[in-house]
Formats: sequence, C-alpha cells, structure tokens
Amino acid sequence: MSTVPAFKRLPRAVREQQMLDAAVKVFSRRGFHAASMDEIAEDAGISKPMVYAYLGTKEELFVACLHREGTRMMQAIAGAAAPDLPADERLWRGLRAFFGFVGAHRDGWAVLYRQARGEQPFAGELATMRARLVDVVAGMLDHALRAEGREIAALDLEVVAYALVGATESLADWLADHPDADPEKTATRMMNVAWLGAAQLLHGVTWRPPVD
Amino acid sequence: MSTVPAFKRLPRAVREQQMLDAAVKVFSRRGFHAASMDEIAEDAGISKPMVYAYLGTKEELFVACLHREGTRMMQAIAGAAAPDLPADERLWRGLRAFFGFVGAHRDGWAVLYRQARGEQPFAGELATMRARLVDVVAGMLDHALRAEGREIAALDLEVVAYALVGATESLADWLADHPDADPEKTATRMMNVAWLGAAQLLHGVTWRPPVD
DNA sequence: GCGTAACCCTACGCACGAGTAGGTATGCTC
DNA sequence: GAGCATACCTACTCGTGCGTAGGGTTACGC
Repeated sequence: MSTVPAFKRLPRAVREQQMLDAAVKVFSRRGFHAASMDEIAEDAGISKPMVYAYLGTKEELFVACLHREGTRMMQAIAGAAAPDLPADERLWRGLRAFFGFVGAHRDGWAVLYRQARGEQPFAGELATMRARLVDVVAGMLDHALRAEGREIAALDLEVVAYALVGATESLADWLADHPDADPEKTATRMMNVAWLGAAQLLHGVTWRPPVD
Repeated sequence: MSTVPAFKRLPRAVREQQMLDAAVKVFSRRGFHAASMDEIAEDAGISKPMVYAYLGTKEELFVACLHREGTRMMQAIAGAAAPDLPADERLWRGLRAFFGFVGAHRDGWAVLYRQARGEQPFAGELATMRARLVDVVAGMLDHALRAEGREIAALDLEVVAYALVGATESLADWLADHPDADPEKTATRMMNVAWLGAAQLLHGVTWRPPVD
C-alpha cells in the first residue's frame, strides 16, 4: 500500500539546515529553556528523533545555532575588512557590515546575544566571541595611537573597547526591535558616538574627575 | 515534647527579605528557568510553601526581585542627582552612583539585566527601566543642546542616548565579572568615552559617511 | 489558660519536556 | 531485484520541578 509520503525525503545536509533555521527561530522567540525540542521539530516539519539523530541534544543543537550564526556574522564583518585603511574608515566599514547583518538576521542576533548571555553553559561561547571583537577594536585603537606616538595602558584600552562594543550591541538590540529602522543609518549614529569620542581619546584628550 | 525548633520563628517582613535575598542570589547564579523554588527555599532556610504563601508563584517572585533591586538602583542614582549642575557634572555623578551600586550589588545587577533580557515575560519590566534611563540621558543632552541654541532630531538624540546607556550597561557587566575592579575608576573610563564623544556632538561636530 | 491567628512543615499530584526504543519505508548500488 | 544504508516515524520512559493539600506548633490577646 504505497501511500505517497506527505513530504519528500531530503538529504541530510538540507534537513540539517532546515532544523537549524527552525531552532534559531524558536530559540529566539522563546529563549533556550522555554523552547521545546517538540516545537523545533514541528517547525522544521520533521519528527523529534530526527533532530536528535542529526544535531544531538538540546545543548548541542543550541551550540550549533550559536556556531552557524556566529560564523555568518564574523564572515559578514571580515568581508568588509581592509587592513590598510585609516582607523575611522575601518571602523565605519566594520560597523556598516555589522548592522547590515543584524538587520538581515534579526533572530540570529537575538539567539546569539540575548539568549546566550544569561545561561551558564553558553556564556563562555559568547564571551569568546565578544572578546574577539573587543580585541579587534582595542587593536585598532592601539594601532592608531602608536601611529601618533602615543600610548595608553592596555587595561584602559580594553575597557574603552569594551564600552564601544557594548554600545554597538545595544544599538543592535534597538535595531532588532525596530524592524523598520535603517541599518545604515544606525551604523552612522554609532559612528558618531564611537568615533568622535575615540578621536578625542586618540589625541590625548582625557576627562578627569573633579576634585570635590 | 517541646523540641526546640532548629531555627526561630520570624515575622513576615523579615522572612520576606530573606527570601528575596536568596532569590536574587539563586536567580543570578542559575538564571530564571534553571533556578528552582526548592533551592531558593533551602537557601533562605525555609520550606517551599512559605515562599508561595508570602511571595506567590515563581514569576511573581522574580518580578518582586526585579522590583526591589530596580528600586534600590534608581534610588542610588536619584540620590546623586543635582538638577542645576552642568551636564558633565551631572553625568559624572550619575555614573559614579550607578557603578557604585553595581559594584556593591553584583548579583542584583545580574538578575536585573542579564536574566530579564531574554525571557519574554520580563523583557517588558526591564525595557521600562531602560527607557527611563534613556529618557534621562536624552533629556540631559537635549537640555545642554538648547543651552547652546542648537537642536537635533529627537530620534537621533534617543539613539545616541541608547548607545550611551548600552555602553554603560556593558561596562557594568564587565565590572560584575571583575570583582577586584574599582567602580570609581570604571565610572571615570565610561565618562571618557561618553562625555568626550557627547561634547563633540553638543558642539555640532558630526561624523558623516564618506561618499564611496 | 484558652482560643485563634500567624508561622511553618512533610509529602504529595501532576504536567511538561528531554531523550530513546524499536520499527517502517525508500532509494541507491551492483 | 536483493541487499543495505539512509531517511523517517509513533509511542513510549523517566526525571525534574512547580504548585498544593492537609496538617502541626508557637505566640499573643483577653
């Protein structure tokens, strides 16, 4: 009794991508814990054991999402890189690529940053990625500084870079919550905050607390 | 058979505070979902039904934590307010109070911002608080701008304020993860990023994307 | 000293969701 | 067209953790 199967059989690689798509969607909507494997499987149009067979446990699945979205993001940014441009130009291109990515993959961003932040097992994964970003930014600042024959303590540099990355993430959240906002314009605004401030710092201007 | 009770009976108000202390601690360590009412009860040195009797369901308990910690934070910042000082001085005092609070209540901060961000039911609570902060910062910038006879579109102002708040939150996370770091010094660093950048903006200097 | 209200407990019901056992169908290779 | 790997399913087990039922004990007012 050859009943025609409701939906076609597909090669593993394809199904895996569908599952990851569904997982990113559900994780971003519900958060890691509240998301259920059943819902992810249903959303992918497949049964639960298939998900386990291909992508493993819930944690492994989540890590796979983190990996795919993270790699995509890093590639988007790296694609805009041009090592020998002046610092502001590099920063601008990086920001534009970054906000462009977030604008195009809003739930990828949500799962990557919003969800992974709190949950213990994945905080590390995320921290690594952020650390890489912070290093890049700090490296850029350091490079620009040396070009001016100036120097700042490494710790200060790191903290400033951390603040800039934080501001950028924050605007990314804002962007993700405002579907009609323009990524390009958001990048420009970030540039205003980051670069005008950084430029001052690079020229040796620093703010000191008043002695009260 | 009057067995001396292992621990004293205490009035409701006291127990409620103990429970909230325990809840904040556990929520910040585990995250909302992974935290169990049993662990919170045990940590508070009380049995689970008492928690339900006094603070209600898990969600209600979490909201209660959010409320207490949020109020404390707002009070800490409000206590440093002095409406008629120049903008940079106000910003400095606000930042100092804020980082001082985070330094002193690290897990209060964690539960407030790190956990509430992802989970749907509480995102609203947090968004409200952040919106208040953003308004304050934006209002300050706007005030300073008008004093110079200048003006910026409200949306731009809001986004800049959003970025500054994001950078500040990010440094707060950094502070929470570095127990030996000095809140005061962190505030100074934030001031360097925020104020030097904001000062430029206030003087009408803006960055524009290159025409490529 | 006695009632009553506030404080506090042990021990459960029950739902939900992770992960699996065990089997069926389909297409590909030789 | 037989054999075999791959794609796929239904239908469970079992742990975990929320929320509660149904009590016991201490203090306090009168």
